[in-house]
Amino acid sequence: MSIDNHLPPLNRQFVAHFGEMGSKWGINRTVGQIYALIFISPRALNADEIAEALEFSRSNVSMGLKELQGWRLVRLRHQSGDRREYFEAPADVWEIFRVLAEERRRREIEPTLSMLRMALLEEPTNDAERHAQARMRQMHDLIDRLLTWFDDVQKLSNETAMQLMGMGATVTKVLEFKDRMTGRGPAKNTNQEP
Amino acid sequence: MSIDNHLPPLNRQFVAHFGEMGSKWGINRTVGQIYALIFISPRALNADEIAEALEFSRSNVSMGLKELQGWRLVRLRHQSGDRREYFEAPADVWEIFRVLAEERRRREIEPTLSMLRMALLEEPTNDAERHAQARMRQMHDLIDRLLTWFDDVQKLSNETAMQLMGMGATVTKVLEFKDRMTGRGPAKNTNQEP
DNA sequence: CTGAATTTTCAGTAATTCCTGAAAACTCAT
DNA sequence: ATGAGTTTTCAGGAATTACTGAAAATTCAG
Repeated sequence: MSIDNHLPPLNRQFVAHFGEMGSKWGINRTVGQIYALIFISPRALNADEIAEALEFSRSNVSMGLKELQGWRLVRLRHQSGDRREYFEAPADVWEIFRVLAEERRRREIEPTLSMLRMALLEEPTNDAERHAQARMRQMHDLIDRLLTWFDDVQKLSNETAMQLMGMGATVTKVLEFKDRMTGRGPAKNTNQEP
Repeated sequence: MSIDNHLPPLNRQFVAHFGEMGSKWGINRTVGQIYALIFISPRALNADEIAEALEFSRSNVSMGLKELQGWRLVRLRHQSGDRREYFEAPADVWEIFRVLAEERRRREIEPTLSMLRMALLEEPTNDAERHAQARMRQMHDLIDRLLTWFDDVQKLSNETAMQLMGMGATVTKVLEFKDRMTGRGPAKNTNQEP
């Protein structure tokens, strides 16, 4: 049971931690461990290696890898001369973060934003609905602003990293970004309850 | 079963959505619904009102409120002349976001950061450990930088919101922040694998 | 103090989620 | 085409998490 003894202590500890945190992250224990194992591995791993290292059933590993692919956290790679599928995590941790943020946004934020947009189109029929709608508008505008802001930061980060522009343009962008973040920018809807 | 019919449709829909999203957010269905109900309510609610509106058992509501208090998402308020405890959500959605971000950081990020720090102090004894440690260092530095960055944004936001300084100081801060964000700043440890 | 009002605890059950082994499906070299 | 190698599916059981009612604990007015 638990982590296999072929893994050296340091690796074992890391994998175990990801297992424990798994539930808090919204993935389950085994998926967390599979990801951790792949993340610290110096080379791509196949499902059998993972199943053996973690002592999970082969089918559990298969499902876990499916989920990690759904999250775009592991990528499939074929080794020449081997029919098995090998999995690896991107080497660049910033890319990992970016993908994770995108996926969380898509799964955990966008649905709520859609629901709020729908609800804001309704005509309230009494005070309870009127107040509820006002609160929903506040929530909607906050989320909307945070998403825009995050987009800007990402864009800014990319541009800067690419070192493609002079400082002047950057300062302008940074300040636009700051305005939007602090609520002075062209937000879509800031009506308050009447 | 499900949501009570006293709630108007708009409110009902919002509460139901939070219930469904609950699992994705790392809280459970009933806790999500309780929070949603409190969030859109024009006044503080007591546990009995919540239990009746959502048709949960009184004890379930009690546990849910306990959890929401643990997250600092609802605050307790006493109405004069009433012994019961009333709960409300802050009116300012930015404050809600701030608290949520803090709590998630404390619960979902800090433990991993500690684990990584510990692991980085160990002396690797073979190549597998050496490579694992290098990956952990990348992850540690990324998280560390993101946290610093988030702190800066928050500080910046507060300062700006308070409108306490002239533009010059802000630009300086924004640029320092940008440098840190994009990795040119005094980050704590950026060693790569030898 | 007393006891009514209120909240909390907790053991038991219900519901959900996770994991496995066996079988089916797929893939590709021959 | 065949079949060995590999991955996926899925029904059932195991484990975990959520929810309830009853009882205990707490609070406070009188």
